Amino acid sequence: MTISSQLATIPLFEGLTDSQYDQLSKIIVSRKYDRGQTIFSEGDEATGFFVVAEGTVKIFKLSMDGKEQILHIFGPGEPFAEVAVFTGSTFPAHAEALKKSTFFFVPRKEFISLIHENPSMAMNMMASMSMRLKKFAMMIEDLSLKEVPNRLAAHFLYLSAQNNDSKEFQLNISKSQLASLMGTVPETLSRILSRMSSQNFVSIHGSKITVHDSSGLRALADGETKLG
Amino acid sequence: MTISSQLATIPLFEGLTDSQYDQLSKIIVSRKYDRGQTIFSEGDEATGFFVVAEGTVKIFKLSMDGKEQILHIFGPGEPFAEVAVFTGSTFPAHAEALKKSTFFFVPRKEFISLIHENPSMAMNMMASMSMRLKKFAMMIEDLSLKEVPNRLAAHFLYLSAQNNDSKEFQLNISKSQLASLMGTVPETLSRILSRMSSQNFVSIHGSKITVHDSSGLRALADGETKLG
DNA sequence: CGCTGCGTTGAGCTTCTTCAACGATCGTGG
DNA sequence: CCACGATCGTTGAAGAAGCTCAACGCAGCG
Repeated sequence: MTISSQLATIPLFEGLTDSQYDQLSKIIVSRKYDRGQTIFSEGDEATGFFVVAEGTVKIFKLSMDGKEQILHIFGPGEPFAEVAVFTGSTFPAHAEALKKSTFFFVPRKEFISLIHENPSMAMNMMASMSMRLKKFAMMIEDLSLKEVPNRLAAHFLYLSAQNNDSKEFQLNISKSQLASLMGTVPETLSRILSRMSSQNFVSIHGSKITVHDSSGLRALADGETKLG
Repeated sequence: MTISSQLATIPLFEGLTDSQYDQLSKIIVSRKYDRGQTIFSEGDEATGFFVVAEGTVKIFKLSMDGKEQILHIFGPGEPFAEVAVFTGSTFPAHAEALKKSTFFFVPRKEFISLIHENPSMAMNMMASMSMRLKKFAMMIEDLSLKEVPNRLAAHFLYLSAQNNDSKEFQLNISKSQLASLMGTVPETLSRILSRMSSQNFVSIHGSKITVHDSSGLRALADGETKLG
């Protein structure tokens, strides 16, 4: 598969002309990373942004004493670190490959001039940023106003929705990573999972989650009930 | 002062031609609100976004049992609820005037066509959204990885920087509102303020804050120390 | 086979919230 | 201009939620 044909499947680049795809494929660099490899660290000089071609990446913050808070986990087709294109010149968080992955690197300057020539790409970009703002607002709301079990319930419903509303799905990340995504530590997550399964909301076998009481989860997620 | 001349002072609208200002001033509606008045609620139909002309607005989320988390406080020149222009059609949070205020309402459709004709406005918009993404990322980091005293220290340093690095400044919001902005409750904030002042980091007289030990605050904000 | 990373469990502790009471302050209408 | 009520802010005591530390089982992999 050529780079140019892969680009067409990326929402951010929808609506470009063929010649623009060619142009884009000339300025884009493809980079490969192994599982666990750092893509960039907070504060690093940023000369452009990335798009996931294959694999997954986690974007995260670190506290002084090493605890991490995951901000995003991105998969194929999703751009990351675009913020660095528009504000300042350093990356605002850390990025690490969660598995063997390939990312496209898009240099800042070239991208900006492309935007100027193509309003629909600007619109795509703004739509993508808006969705992230919304997601962040939700995370802030959750962290501040909800407790861990409620956040976890919401996350399970989200994952279920991602999987065609299936009652059964796999966690695509380790439980430690899930803990970090929920803004807590592995021990707390483990205890909550066992409470959830002993109360028959879900059952857990390794990384396979089976939802038994989705309306119960919904009530939890909305903060209407508490996990006893 | 005409609307058109006010528009020129708004960063989002920088770089427009005179005729575009005229055009903009024709589609914009000016609205007045009293202190405490609701501008919109989460879930309301959104047909456009706002820019603060005068006064201040708080954007916030509410939990089931009524606790609020403030996401932003915006003053003159700052746009809000632009997210609604690009995703979905409902407001993702609540907005309320903190004092007697005037806001410009910009209808969605007209604004979008203006963007298409003017790439520099798209760039302005993306710059503004990027800054907010960065701010949100910081809030998430703080909520998840830092304790309230550390967040408060960071906020004081931020306010001090806003005031030409003056050691003395006024809180522009009530302490209850500050508590909500810090993701806590008034009681906790009050206790922390008294600890901070008894340890001579700052002194507090009403809403006037005086910083005595800015390097101490810095260490707190960066999570290097704890408030005893 | 042992090592290393992940997950689980227990115990104790810190931080923050909740509930309740009270004092201060502000704005407003009389 | 004062008095009143309402909101805001402070303080105390008790309790909940989540974190830390430590130990241990288990799996995968060299």
